[in-house]
Amino acid sequence: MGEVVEAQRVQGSSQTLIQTAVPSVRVARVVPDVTGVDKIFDYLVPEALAETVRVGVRVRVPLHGRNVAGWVVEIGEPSAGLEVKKIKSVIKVLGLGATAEIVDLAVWATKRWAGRMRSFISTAAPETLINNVPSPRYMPRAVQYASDTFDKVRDFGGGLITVAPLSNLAPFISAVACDGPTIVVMPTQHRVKLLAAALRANNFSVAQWPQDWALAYGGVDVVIGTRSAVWAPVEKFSNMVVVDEHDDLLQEERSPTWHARDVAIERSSRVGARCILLSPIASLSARKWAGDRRVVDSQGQWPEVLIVDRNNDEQWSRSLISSELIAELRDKSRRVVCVLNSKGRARLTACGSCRNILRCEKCDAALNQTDKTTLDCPRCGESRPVICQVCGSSSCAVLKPGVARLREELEAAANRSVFEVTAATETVNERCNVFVGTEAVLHRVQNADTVVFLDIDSELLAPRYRANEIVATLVVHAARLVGRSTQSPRILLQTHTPDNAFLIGLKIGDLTQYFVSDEARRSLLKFPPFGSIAQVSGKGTKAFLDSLNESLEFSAVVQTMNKDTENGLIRAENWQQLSDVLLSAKRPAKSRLTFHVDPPRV
DNA sequence: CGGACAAGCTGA
DNA sequence: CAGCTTGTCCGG
Repeated sequence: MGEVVEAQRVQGSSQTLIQTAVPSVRVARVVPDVTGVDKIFDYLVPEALAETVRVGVRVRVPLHGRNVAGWVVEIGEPSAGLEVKKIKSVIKVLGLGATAEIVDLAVWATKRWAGRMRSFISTAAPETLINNVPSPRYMPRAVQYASDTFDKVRDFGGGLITVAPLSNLAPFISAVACDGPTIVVMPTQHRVKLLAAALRANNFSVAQWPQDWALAYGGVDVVIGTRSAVWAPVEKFSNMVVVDEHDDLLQEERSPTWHARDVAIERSSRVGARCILLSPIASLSARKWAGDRRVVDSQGQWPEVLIVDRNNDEQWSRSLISSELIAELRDKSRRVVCVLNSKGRARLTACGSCRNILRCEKCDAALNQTDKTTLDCPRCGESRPVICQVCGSSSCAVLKPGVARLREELEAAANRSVFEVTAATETVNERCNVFVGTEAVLHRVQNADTVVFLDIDSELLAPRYRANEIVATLVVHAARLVGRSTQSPRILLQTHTPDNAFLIGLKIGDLTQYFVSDEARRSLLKFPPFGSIAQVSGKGTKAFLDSLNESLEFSAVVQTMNKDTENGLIRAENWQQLSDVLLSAKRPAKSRLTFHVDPPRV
């Protein structure tokens, strides 16, 4: 083989017309499925595999003395500067992976989120080896489902639909699926199951992603799954629907921090499909993308939202238990869920006699109180009994209560038993009618009449540029939880800032005013989508940011901020500029940098 | 990632 | 300078 290739090269270099007639060497470019190797390698395609080695398939290739699996991302001529006789051959084709369309999309995503090719392709590829897929299962339908809302958004060629938290999705998705193959992306597996069942009952062929990978690849009416379903390699689709677009579960929190909404928008526009975003409180990114292509769905409604002004109630102003909350608790016919995002008994405790904050003796972090007698350090894990490190007193004052402490207070105020729920709780006692817990309580309790956010400020005023979107996610969850209540469903938001435009918007059921102010604020601060941010972490961060600052080329387009030696921020006008910098700037020796581009929390 | 290889360190 | 450790780079 080597000799033949050599002969071709000699001919090729002689300047004759034969040059164009010489058959070129075909190679498969392969991304190895190996951690830490972020490169693309060339391999010869043996004659016997010429038919089966296609873009997207999983192959076995030799790499550095061992055989590894990888994905073909391109078929082409050998890369420049590579000696043909040194190129090794593909060993075998292992199975299906992505499609050419997905590989292209992955190339875009590696730039958009400064990520690795491998992580995107493995999201699209099956977990087990799959060689055969069933034939397409597009179903003929007796009933044609219709929806005015879909008709409108179809006229727009896709767009944003404002829906009530409780509206039934099945009729709408059925109408969409009548128009052509559809991919549906939702935040949680639970809702995926429910919707999949409803669609099957309407006689659609449905593939649940990623369990039904082969079925999806073969072709069905609806592919439905959580965020990774936007990567489903399907031959054709006419509609891509993102449900609950505001939900932060649609974004991967590890690097690369890709967002299903952005992938859906890009992918749909590449193949000429419609992208349809659904949300009761759409994110700014979605609103900006949609522009005037917006439809308000009229079915379903919001529960009553009440703002409880913690400043008014003097007697209780320091407590989280307001008189409005007590009224809810005392009405024994109501099932009440209380949400507070801090675990344990107390997050911040001071000495009862000398008023010093109780701190860790080793690392000086403020200690959490887990039960009546123990203090734990959230930083180094050290624990000690409740004793002040300054004066030795064992009395303490809770400055910021946690869920465990609150449970006791609520029980006293309600005069009925209160069940505590955190992410670690195994079984929820459904016989109880009052619950208190962290965010997890919204997912774990079946239904309720009232949901109370004891301290919505801790979320709303958190130092995150998307704090409002995270609050939106919580409030929509709460609305669903109280949705089936027959006795006036209600959400209580306890706050010190009752004038907050977002809270008022929720109360009056019209967020227009908030949307205007939010857009103005973010565009002023150049937060996404009006700019792009990367969080940089890992060894060499400081040196990397310093070198960007000093470089003539990059300091003009980015602004860098250093929090400490291993953490920093980079801002740019848009993601294209940011990714240019992240991918092309020289990295310091020995550095191990991680980028979180436009992350959910900064 | 994991092996190869180069540069640095030690002890006789 | 052999023999060992440590660090960096490369893989098609």
